[in-house]
Amino acid sequence: METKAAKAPNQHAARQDMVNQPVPVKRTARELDGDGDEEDDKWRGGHHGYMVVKKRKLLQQFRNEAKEANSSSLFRGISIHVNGNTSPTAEELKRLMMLHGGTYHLYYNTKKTTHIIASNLPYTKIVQLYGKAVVKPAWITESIRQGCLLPWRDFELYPVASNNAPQPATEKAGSEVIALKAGDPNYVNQFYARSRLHHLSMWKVESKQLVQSLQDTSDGSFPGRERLRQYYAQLPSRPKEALKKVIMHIDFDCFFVSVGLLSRPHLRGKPIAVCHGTTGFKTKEGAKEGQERFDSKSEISSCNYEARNAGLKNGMYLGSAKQMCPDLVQIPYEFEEYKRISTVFYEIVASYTIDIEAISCDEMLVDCTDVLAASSTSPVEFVGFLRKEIFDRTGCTASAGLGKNQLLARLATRKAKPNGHMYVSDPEVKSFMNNVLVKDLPGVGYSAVEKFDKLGVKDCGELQKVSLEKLQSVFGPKNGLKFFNYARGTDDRVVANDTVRKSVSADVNYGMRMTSVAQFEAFFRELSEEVQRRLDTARVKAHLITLKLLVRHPDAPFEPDKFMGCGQCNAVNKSVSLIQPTNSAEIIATEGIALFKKTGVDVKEVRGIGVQCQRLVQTNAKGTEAKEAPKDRSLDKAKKNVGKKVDLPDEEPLNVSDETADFDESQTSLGGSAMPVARLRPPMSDASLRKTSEWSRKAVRYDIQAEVGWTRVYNQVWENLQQWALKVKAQQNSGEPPRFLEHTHIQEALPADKDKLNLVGQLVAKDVSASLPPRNPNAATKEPILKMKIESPKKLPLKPNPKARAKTQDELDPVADNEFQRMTKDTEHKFWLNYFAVPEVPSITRMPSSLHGCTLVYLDNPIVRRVNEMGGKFVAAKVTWAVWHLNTAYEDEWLDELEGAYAYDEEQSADPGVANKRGNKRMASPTKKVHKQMLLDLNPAPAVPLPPPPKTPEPERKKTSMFEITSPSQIDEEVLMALPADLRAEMYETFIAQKKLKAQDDGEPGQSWKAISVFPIKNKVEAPKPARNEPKKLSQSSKQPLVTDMFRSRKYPAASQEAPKKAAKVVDLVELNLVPEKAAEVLAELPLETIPSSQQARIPELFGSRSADTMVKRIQESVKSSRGPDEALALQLEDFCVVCCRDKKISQLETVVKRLYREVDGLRGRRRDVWAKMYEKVTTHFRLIAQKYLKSALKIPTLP
DNA sequence: ATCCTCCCCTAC
DNA sequence: TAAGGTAGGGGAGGAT
Ligand SMILES: Nc1ccn([C@H]2C[C@H](O)[C@@H](COP(=O)(O)OP(=O)(O)OP(=O)(O)O)O2)c(=O)n1
Ligand SMILES: [Mg+2]
Repeated sequence: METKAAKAPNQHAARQDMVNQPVPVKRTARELDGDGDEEDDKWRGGHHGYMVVKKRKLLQQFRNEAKEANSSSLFRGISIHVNGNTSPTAEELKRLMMLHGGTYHLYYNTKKTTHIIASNLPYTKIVQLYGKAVVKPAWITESIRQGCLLPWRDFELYPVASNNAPQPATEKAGSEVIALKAGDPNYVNQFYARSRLHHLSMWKVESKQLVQSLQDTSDGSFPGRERLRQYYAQLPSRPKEALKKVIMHIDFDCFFVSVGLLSRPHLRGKPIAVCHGTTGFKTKEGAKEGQERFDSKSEISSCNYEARNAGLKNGMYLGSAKQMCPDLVQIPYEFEEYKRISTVFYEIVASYTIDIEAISCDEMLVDCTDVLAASSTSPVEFVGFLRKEIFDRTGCTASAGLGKNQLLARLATRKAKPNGHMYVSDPEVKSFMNNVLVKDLPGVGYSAVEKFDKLGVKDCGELQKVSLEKLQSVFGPKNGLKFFNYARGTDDRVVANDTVRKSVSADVNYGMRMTSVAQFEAFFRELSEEVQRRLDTARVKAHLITLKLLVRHPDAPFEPDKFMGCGQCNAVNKSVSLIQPTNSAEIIATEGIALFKKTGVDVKEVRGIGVQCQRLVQTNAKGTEAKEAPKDRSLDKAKKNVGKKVDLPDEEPLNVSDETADFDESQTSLGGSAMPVARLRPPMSDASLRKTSEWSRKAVRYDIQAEVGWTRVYNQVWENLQQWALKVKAQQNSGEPPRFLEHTHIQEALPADKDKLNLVGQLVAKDVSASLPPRNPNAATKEPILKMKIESPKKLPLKPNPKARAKTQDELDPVADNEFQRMTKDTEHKFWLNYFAVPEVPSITRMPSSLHGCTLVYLDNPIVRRVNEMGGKFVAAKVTWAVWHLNTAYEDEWLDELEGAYAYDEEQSADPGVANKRGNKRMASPTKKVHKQMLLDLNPAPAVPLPPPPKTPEPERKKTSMFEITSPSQIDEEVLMALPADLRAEMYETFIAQKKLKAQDDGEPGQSWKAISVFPIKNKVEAPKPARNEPKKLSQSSKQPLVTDMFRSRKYPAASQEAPKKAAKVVDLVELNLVPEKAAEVLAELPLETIPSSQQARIPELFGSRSADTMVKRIQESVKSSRGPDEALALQLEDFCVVCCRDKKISQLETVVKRLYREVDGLRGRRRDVWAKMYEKVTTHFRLIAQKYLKSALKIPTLP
């Protein structure tokens, strides 16, 4: 019957099994042993364990009740589960089942429940229960009435053939489909239960574990070896082979199909494919006419060799497979059976040797050297014997390849298939390899094939002619070498099964259609629980949690061709580092959800969600294993440096107290006792701190306070230095020869005014707990708060004057001498290229790590020197960064430096983005060159005339939309379609251009927006879809774009003519993220505008309050309170506008303005008047700001 | 030179 | 309809 599966009368042939023998179709050995669920549930953990117990209890209860009833055996062997309201009621049906020998399941059990009784099902359930026996209650009542078991097919609720299940045609039903995917409380498990790739991955791990345990428990006896030896010993004399290394690769032929055929022997010889979608052979419309259907996007997991003859491949879509092979017979998955056969397979091989590396459920590598020696057999003899045993015991054929290494073994297997084996002996290697195609080499996939094509290399013979250098330049050092060796049949990998797990993850990239954040959260909790189970199974906890999102590619259609598939996507990943490793679903969920909110991704656009756990530590039951600490960061180095200045006693630092306690002066080195205050950093075990970043933040605060203490020490050192210098002067005056030949720097270093000697730490201490000032309190004064000049020690270090007399005992002053040496030591300019600043602005730079923890006096590094040489004014320095003013007079020189710093090999850096196998392009990663351009862009081009600002008169806008486009997906489809095509195209382009720009702009080191990459879909046989939209430039249509003018400005806004020449680059503000107080101080020093937007997000203390979200909240609060509009809010709004305009974050501004508009518009009476006035004022300012920064008019609606 | 982080690629 | 998961190798580019 299966041959005709595709034809109309038997279209659900695959369900025939079910007709005669409802679920469960097959009893596996495990099931027969007992409760088939048990193992799963043990594995799944507590909650499920509970469910099992509960299910069993209910069953027991049911049986007890049944005993009492007056029973018939009408429903023997039938187990029902009632879904939803029925008539008669579930209770009544239960009673009827009891009476007539059936079983009633309160919970649906996939394996044991044979029929589901329902009168009505939501669409979601229909999809879930697709292919299951869903029957109307009348089946029960009628059967009882007629006294015999009627065929349940006659009572099927939604017979597949007639296709009369409710279709989600209406919008309402459509929303139910969406709810299914995200909202179904069991979606994760539902999905995994059906996912072949999930099973494959799990089985791989389990196979590895099986091998591991076989290795661990092996007593060195191998029953198979003896049989093998005896079998061949009785044969007539055979040529003896020299002992040498032999590796075998063995792999079942079309595994899933072979297993599937065990119970379908009549199908042998026909083209078969294993895949989902039992009714995928007909279109809905075509069902009646019995037309073939060729557009199924169900993936073929495995197809047999008959099917492969027609050109089919594993992984192909069913639809296209049917086109190539119309006779294809489709059989369903039988996951448990695959697993069972796999285990037998491993056990068989393990009876010969345990030198096994598990590759997958149907595939392994075996080092045969020992078996062959022990059994005195040749490779071919062994493999023949083994393959026969495998076939005898599993009923499936496996093919094998043997050779002196893994590569040859693998390649030989491919040649040997199906149902064969092949041994590549050493002399044959050369000729064997010459004919191997490069695409057949392991590790060569879509991308490598592209590269080989470019090289014009097809087979290994040609590959051998390519030089190692060339290969390495194309594939990288390791892969280049690998392919170089592979071409010659060389491979030095050894068979090894044991590896340490480095990550644990769970992804679902199918069926994700969510409409609310709540749905996301619900789903993510489920996923987190799954991950917890996996972590627990692996006995690990993780320090690093990563949220992996697939977001619909802006160019991709909302719904891809593949039903509920993810389509083309961008990958967005974000991670948190946790101080304590965790396995808690709760924590993972909380952090993951927080990460999701941080990404700002629209839930509706999410097509895939994953959680990955890394930096694992073992949680051995036995183990009080030393746990791996989170990564040491610069702070710890800073602390080390601090410790170096003055020897810290070994005891704990003094004055360990709470965070806010003031620094105790009496404890400082020179004020009171010998040592400065230092507080313990918060212990990593502090339960109130979860994220590493939180800990760092706190630790830095402590460090700063410690540094305040150190300041005193340094001051004293400085005093000493002065004294020492004075002595030198006195000495000079006395006519004695100077101690050093060069000493002018000492004289200049003597500050006329000791007050100038100040340290950031002192300032910071004042404000440690003060909140951020909303505006710069020092904005009026141009003077830096701190000034210090340190003369460059020139190029040459000081040389001791040989003529100088030795120091007297009195003059010996080790501390001062040390510091003097330190200050005058010549240092190479080796950090220079990495750290730079742009003229005329206070600039912040990160100090080399060697200087972390050092305070001002010690900043004798090339950067500081350079700054001073250039006439810059040193402003301040703190743990890891420094601030200074630079002089524009040196602009050219600075630019040269920049050029030099970024001299870059054009050839190499050209990264136009790489097309992946789906025809998508990934963005070129921002290179140094791009970075440099960004920097140069910051420098205002001298007299390049700006384009005249566009005319301001607003065209009449329709409807309530104030800012027309934020995303094409947000536009009402109808409205969109009503627009002229070219206008639509233009809008789309603009939007995409903006997106891309934003994606580049937002590059945060360490954060995932940096790379917008296209989700790699595995190599499809199908040709990649034609590129949907070429990245062609905007249509030059003279038509007025619908998009607002704000979107026109793509460039960094040039400063207006009258503004002073100003530009800034914050090279690395990462430390600011850790030091809110510092941020405040820097804010006071730096005009807000000088901090690039790309950095702002990293300083939430500074800019967080200016995020659109916060602004919206403030607006709401303010409007809600009975007070009138306050000045502070207006100022904040203006600041916000400045930042938004400057950073092209117009959509943020849009959000805020929209909210303000709506809030104000919602008011009535006097309050409305007051607020309307404020609205008008603020928006007027907005327009002015936009005019200044964007050179373009901002269209903001006025209140009616 | 060697590390680290964030990806891409590959295999089943 | 359809169930496009998962772990590890390694490259690019930056920091040390
Ligand atoms: N894209 C793929 C590739 C494989 N598999 C599953 C089904 C296969 O039966 C099993 C083993 O994979 P193989 O690569 O070994 O392929 P087969 O065993 O099917 O064929 P053969 O080994 O004969 O080439 O993994 C899958 O689901 N999807
Ligand atoms: Mg196979």
